[in-house]
Amino acid sequence: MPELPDVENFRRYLLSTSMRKRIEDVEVMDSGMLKNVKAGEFRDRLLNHAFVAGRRHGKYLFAELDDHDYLVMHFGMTGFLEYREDPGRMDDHVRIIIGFSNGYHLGYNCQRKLGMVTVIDDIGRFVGRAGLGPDAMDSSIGFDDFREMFSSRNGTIKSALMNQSILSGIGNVYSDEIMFQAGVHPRSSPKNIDEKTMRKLFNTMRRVLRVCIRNKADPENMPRTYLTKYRGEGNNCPKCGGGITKETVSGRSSYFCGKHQHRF
DNA sequence: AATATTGTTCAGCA
DNA sequence: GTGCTGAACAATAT
Repeated sequence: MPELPDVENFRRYLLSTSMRKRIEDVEVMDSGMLKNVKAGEFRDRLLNHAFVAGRRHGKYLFAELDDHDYLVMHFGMTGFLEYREDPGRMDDHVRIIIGFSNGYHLGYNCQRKLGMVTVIDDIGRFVGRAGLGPDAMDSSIGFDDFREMFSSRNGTIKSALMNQSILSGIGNVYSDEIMFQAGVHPRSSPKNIDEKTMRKLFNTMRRVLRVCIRNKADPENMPRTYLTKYRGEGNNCPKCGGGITKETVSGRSSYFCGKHQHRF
């Protein structure tokens, strides 16, 4: 479930492990993970270069190379990064291994193969072509922008929050957490949510993402009052003691508290 | 053995 | 074209 907070932690992991080391080997075990680039070209554009920075937009991670190309990674539902000395000890589902001059290796792991990897030379153009809205943590997005983006939407507030072309980075798990903390029912219609509640939703979105990044996006480390710890039917709401309900909302299983999450 | 899971893409529809 | 819904995709656990 790598969403914004998870990918932000991958970015920090990348920065703390893989900067400024010459890439001397690129092994693509599954070329099906590559999008819009053949394995040969992919290798050529990485070999003998080094990563110099890491950026993120929504759920996409960009590892900047010293010639200003970018390695792009999306993690699907089950992807993660792994930095090890011995590539033979990588997880079973490692799909691409990048070997550095210090003898260490960075593995792109993707069990269910729903992620993708490519190389680009312009992040803005990539984001535009992918149809992504601004990053959900973009500090230049204020409440007025948020209200404008959301309040005229049809469908449910949950599907709007998960819509990457409006704001990018929020998926199933964190949309549930944001609505849980803001006291908004996932089936609420954005058009019916009053100004005060929209403001609460906006502030809560920022706070939840920030807190989850700080807690390494690990459910075990989340605060006591976070839903993420109690995703499961029949559990009690850590805020009000109500029952946690599971329903399919906009095609995803959604967990929420029917007692304190108001339906607008 | 059938079902649920997760994010993105794409077909279909208004 | 726009906005939305829901199926499909891969691989696994239950």
